[in-house]
Amino acid sequence: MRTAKKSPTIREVAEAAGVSISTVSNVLYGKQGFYSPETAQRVWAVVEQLGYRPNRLARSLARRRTFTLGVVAERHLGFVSHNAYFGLILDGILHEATEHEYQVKIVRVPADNPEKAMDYIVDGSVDGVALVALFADNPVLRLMEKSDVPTVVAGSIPPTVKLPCVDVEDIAATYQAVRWLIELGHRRIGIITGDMRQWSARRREQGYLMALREAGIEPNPSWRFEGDYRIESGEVGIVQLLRADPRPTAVVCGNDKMAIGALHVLREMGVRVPEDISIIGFDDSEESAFISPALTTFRQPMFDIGLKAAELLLQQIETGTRLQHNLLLPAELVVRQTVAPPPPSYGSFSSAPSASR
Amino acid sequence: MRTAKKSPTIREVAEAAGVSISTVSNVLYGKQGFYSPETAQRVWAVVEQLGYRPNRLARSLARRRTFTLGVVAERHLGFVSHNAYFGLILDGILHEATEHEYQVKIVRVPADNPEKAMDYIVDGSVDGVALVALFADNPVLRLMEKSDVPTVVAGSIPPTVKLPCVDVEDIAATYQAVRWLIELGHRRIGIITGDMRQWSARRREQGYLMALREAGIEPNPSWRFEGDYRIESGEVGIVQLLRADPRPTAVVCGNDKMAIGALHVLREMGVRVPEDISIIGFDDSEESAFISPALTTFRQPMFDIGLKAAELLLQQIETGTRLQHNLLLPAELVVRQTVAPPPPSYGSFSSAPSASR
DNA sequence: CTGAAAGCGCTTACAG
DNA sequence: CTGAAAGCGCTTACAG
Repeated sequence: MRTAKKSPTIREVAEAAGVSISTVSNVLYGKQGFYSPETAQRVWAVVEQLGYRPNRLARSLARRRTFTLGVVAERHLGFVSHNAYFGLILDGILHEATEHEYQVKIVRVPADNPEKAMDYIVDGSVDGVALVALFADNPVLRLMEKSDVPTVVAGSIPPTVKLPCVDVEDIAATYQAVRWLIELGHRRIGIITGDMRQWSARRREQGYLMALREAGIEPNPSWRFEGDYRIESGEVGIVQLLRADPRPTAVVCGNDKMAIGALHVLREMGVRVPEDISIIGFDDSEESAFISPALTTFRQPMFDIGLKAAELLLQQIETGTRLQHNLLLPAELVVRQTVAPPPPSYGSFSSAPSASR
Repeated sequence: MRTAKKSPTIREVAEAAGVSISTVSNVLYGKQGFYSPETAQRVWAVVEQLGYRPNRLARSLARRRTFTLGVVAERHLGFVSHNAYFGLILDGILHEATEHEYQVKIVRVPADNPEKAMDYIVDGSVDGVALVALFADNPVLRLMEKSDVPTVVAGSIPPTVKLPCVDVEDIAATYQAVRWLIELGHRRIGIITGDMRQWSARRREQGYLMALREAGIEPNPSWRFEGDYRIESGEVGIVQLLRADPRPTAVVCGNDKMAIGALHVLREMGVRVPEDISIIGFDDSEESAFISPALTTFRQPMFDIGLKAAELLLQQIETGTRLQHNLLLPAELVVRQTVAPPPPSYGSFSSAPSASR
């Protein structure tokens, strides 16, 4: 057994100060006009002397308010370290929460039992919940949609889920990227997509397709590889794309990891970047600046996403309303060394013959 | 006001099942022999039907046990993203905590008011606390030492603080690194230290000094630069070290960021690595593998540090005892491309003339 | 096997 | 301005 000397309760403070519990409570939280200056003086002195700190649990229980935010994430990911972005989102949330004197509790969703997560959310221990970077099909999304616990999503979300969300405008980003490539003269533009279970991967492809179609370029199935956001899938993906005939002169990657995998393979194979082929990543990860050639990519405002998500959540908690709008923050193109016009041999205006089918 | 339909209480479950509150509580937590099978059946059915979830606050208050761990970190750091390690430590803690059905609350310490952090720790809301990556002089260390809340430190700690801690064995690491350099023939070995407010920086220098002294090499003040763990200080540091005459043939850096800064400058100045000068980092950060030449560095078992720290903490909480031992986990040397024997011109056995003073 | 009662440490009308 | 009392939603001896 722990032999911790029990910390003093409000009751002991009241006794020592010779006042009632109610009065102690009142002076502690400064209800104006509920006590005389002398009483306040006395109470504070005792508080100081006893080192009294109110029990947060009791307080929360009585007030039905915890001033705690829940951050919910998939369990099977190394939550924070797996993806540099989680850390940034979390930091954004922490920042905003701390600013408003809220605390943050982390809840991990077991992959096999999403219901269980609810036991940690709908248990009175948080005033609201931020869902961060869940897969598009995570059941918790639906569960929270039905629940009456204030919720916000930081990151991608299926458009059918009616929950306020803060995300990066990635459709616009890849759209812009592809338009730029087209302006440079590229017509054969390939894509290595991310994990299609994540909505972000789908949307990035969507932007890519939009730009292509708008330019009257038919997407070629043999220039598309479905990756999973990991470095290996970038390696495998680029090998496959290079087998296409004709091969793409530029490839948009769903994230930096895959772009870096592609770059590795390209170097080994002696394909020059950007002279022979252009590569665009997505993330502006730390290493993207350090590899050579340095990767052209998109910087996502992840910290701000966390910040805004927390802001939206706090707003819902404090007004008691359910917000419905989605907030999209722009990604910023970081131009480095992996994009150039297509090699002359591929003549920029020859139409792209459809490969398979 | 939120119009949330109140979630059912244990009381409503009891009424609906036609039993007492005590009985509901007993079946919920499976006290053997405290209820008949039929009663249990009935209670569970009602629980299911009403979607009852026990209120965690009330439960914790009554049991004086929260099954929550506090993770305490400095506020002014971008806690998670500032340093890739925090994320890994946090993941380790999360993993172990989740494994034991504990939750994790994050508490940030305001730089200007460490006492305030205590309001979030000694408030009955956590069963124990993990202090992660605090500066060596952070007052919270002392406050927790005095408090009777179970505590563990993940990361460096001043030796005078009597708190169990889990850390990387960095003395041994830099000692080993320098011994290796000496074996390769280096005699002029410089150092760019980390932020000396962090104990890790001091210890890494300590290992460096040990190896030097053991080999009978007098450390040369002009081969030492006190950095702050940031990339810029690596840049400034290497410039200064190169001004020394004679200049070092190898430099040990307190972390990868500074090593990378040094590498940048070296490339600009046309000093070849490792032919002209050897560089060793510390961290095995993501980018260390991608820069060229790829950085030789140390991999730290940060995830395991978090894991072990949580383990130690849980152990203290559950046995009610205060542990006292320090756990040091080994760092692993990752040999890449930035270390080689010294350039021949510097003849490995000429004694190093002391520079200044 | 079951339930009434006290208690966890606070807050909040309400009466004075 | 102050305090007695009810209540927040649970757990835990204890008596039956």
